[in-house]
Parts: sequence; C-alpha cells; structure tokens
Amino acid sequence: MGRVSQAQAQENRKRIVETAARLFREQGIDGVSVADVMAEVGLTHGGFYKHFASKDALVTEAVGLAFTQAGERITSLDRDAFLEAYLSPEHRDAPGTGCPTAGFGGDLAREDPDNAAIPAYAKGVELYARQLATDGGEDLVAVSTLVGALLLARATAGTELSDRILAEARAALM
Amino acid sequence: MGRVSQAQAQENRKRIVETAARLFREQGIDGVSVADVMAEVGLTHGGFYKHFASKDALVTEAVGLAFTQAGERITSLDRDAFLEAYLSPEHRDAPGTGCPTAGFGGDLAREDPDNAAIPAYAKGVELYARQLATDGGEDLVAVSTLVGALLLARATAGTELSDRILAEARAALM
DNA sequence: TGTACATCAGTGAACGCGCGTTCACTGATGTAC
DNA sequence: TGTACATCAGTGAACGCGCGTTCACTGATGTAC
Repeated sequence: MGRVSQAQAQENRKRIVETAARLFREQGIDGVSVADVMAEVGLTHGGFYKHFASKDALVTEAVGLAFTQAGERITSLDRDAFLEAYLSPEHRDAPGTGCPTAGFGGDLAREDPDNAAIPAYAKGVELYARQLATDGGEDLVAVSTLVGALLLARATAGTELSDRILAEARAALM
Repeated sequence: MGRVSQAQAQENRKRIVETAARLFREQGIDGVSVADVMAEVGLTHGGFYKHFASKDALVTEAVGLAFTQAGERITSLDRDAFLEAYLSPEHRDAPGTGCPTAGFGGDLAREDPDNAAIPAYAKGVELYARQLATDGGEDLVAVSTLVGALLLARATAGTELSDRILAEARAALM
C-alpha cells in the first residue's frame, strides 16, 4: 500500500491511540508490543514511527485519552450510579474500557515522577476525587477505596473473595 | 566453581527467593529477569534451573514468602501503629520490602485465576482484612482503602497530591 | 482542467538486544567400601 | 580412617524468540504550473 490521504492518516493515528488505550489496560503496558497494537488496528508495525517518536510517546497519549474518555463518562452519572457501575463484576472483568486509574496504576506506580504520563494520571485522580466528594471538595479516601477494591477484586477474580470485596465496598460507600 | 555443599545450596536457594520477593515488588515481575535475580544473589543465571522449574515457579514462591514475612510484621503491631507505618511516605518509597498486596497487585490483577500465585495473594488479603477489623471479622473495605491509597501515592510520587492521599487515608482510618 | 513531479503513509525485511531456557562441562561434595 | 567414584550446584556459551526501532522501497495523494 502506498500513500494514504491525510484524513485517512489522521483516522489511523486516532485508532492507534484508542486501541493502545484499551490493550494497555487489558494486558499491561509491557504486555503489549507496538506490533500488537498495529496489528489490532489492521496495519503493519513499520508505519508506527510515522505517527509517534517512540512507544513511550504512545503510552503518554493513550493514558491521556483513557482519562479524557473516563472523565466524560463519570460526569454523566450521579454519584450512586457511578459507584454501582464502578464496583460491578462487569467493570472488574472489562479492564480495557474501564477505570484508567486502576488500569494503569500498577504500571505507573513504578515509573519515575518525571514520566510524561504522570500529570494526566494525577489530574485523573483529582477528577475522580471531585466527582465522589459530597461537599464540593475532593474525596481522595473514596477514590483510594474504589481503586483498591477494583484492584483486589481483579487480582482475586474467580474466587468467592472477589465478589465480596466489591459488595462490601459498595455497601460502605453508598 | 564446582559443586557446593547441600547446606550452601539450600542457603543459595533461599536467597534467590528472598531477592526475587524484593526485586519483583520494586520493578515488577516482568521488569526483573532471572539473570537479574541471580546476579543480585552473586551467582550466574545458568544454575537457576537447578533450583526452580521456571521463572513462574519462582514468582509463586516469592509471592508466598513476601506474604509470610508481611504477616509476621503485621501481627506484631497494633492497629494504629500498623496504619501509621502503612500510610507513611517511607512505605510508599520502599516497595521492595513493603506490602505485597500493593506490590504484586498490579501484576497479578492481569493473571488468570488459575495462576499458582493467586491463592497466596487471596490469603494475604484476608489476613490484612482480619488484622484491620475491630470486631473480629474481616474489614475488606479498609484493606481496599489502604492498598488503593498506597498505589495512588506511588503512581503520583513526587507531586503534592501523593502526600495528601496518604494523610487523608490515615485521618479516615485512625 | 490536465499534466508532471514531489511528498509521505504504509510495507516488510532487518538491526541489535535482552529474555527464558538448555546444555556440555567443571570440580568440590557426598558416599560406598 | 582412607581411597575411589558417583553426584550435582554452579558456570558460561548458546538456543530460539519477541522486543523497540530503523530503513529502503512503494505508489497513491497532494501540489505547482
């Protein structure tokens, strides 16, 4: 295939970021290769560097996109509907389209503070905290409980404990 | 170097597991190679397979050891002293010797339910939950809050938000 | 509007590298007599 | 207690493989006239 229209190229670039945002949350950043992402989009891996300087640059954009999308969904729900959805088995079992704070947390917890993806992550945490506060401030404790419960439920998925973690967190926060 | 005494071999094996339990928490399971672990112990990588069938087998033992060690430390502290230590900047900055639930959570959340390390992980979560309960039961919500706060504090390390997460979780739980 | 040429998104082979794992070998340890 | 031999923990080179990245090439797109 030769050159592609500018509109098509922009569309391809957008799909690379969207696909990466999903795959990175599903399988971890280290668990997904550039070739994996490109193949999922339907392209070959060589063209990746026409769009991005490095895999790290894609990670930064993918984290940013995931939080932007999550922000839109969050602000469209009231507090109880949000908690219900967040602490559901469906959310536990669909990390690819789920909370980026939980989905990227395990990977970003080991990154340097100067990693380019960190600012988007920190802003995302504060967005969640504002959405959960009932007094107009930030409820960082509620975010911690949500993210922790989701992480533990995922790590123990398939055991009776997993559902219990979600149910008890829901009971405590609602 | 030729053969080594059985006592020395057992000692070496023990040090491989201890070192792995630390390095895996510091840099992630995928971020540490078999050669990294062996070099840190002071051996060459070839001999690894005299002790373990695979890297996965080492992961299972390392997770088990980390929870055993954590369990001993937890039960020697009262609830408030434990919370104080858990939600401290020192714990945030020393993942290698810190909570295995947080340290391995990001990696194990993406593993199959039949992964051999999961049972030790689930048992560890329940140990934390019993230790935190004030009524003799299990406080899974408090564990979720603790692990979530530590994960978020680590991912945002270096920002003002990080210390705030730890402080607010401490205030809420104590 | 039509033609000539420059651009550049995408292709696919190749790069150096580190991974988990294997293997022939070494030589001190453990054991049989 | 001493000797002869088997065992096996550790060594270091090598395996196939997948990674991130580079590069010469292709040919449709975009542009200049």
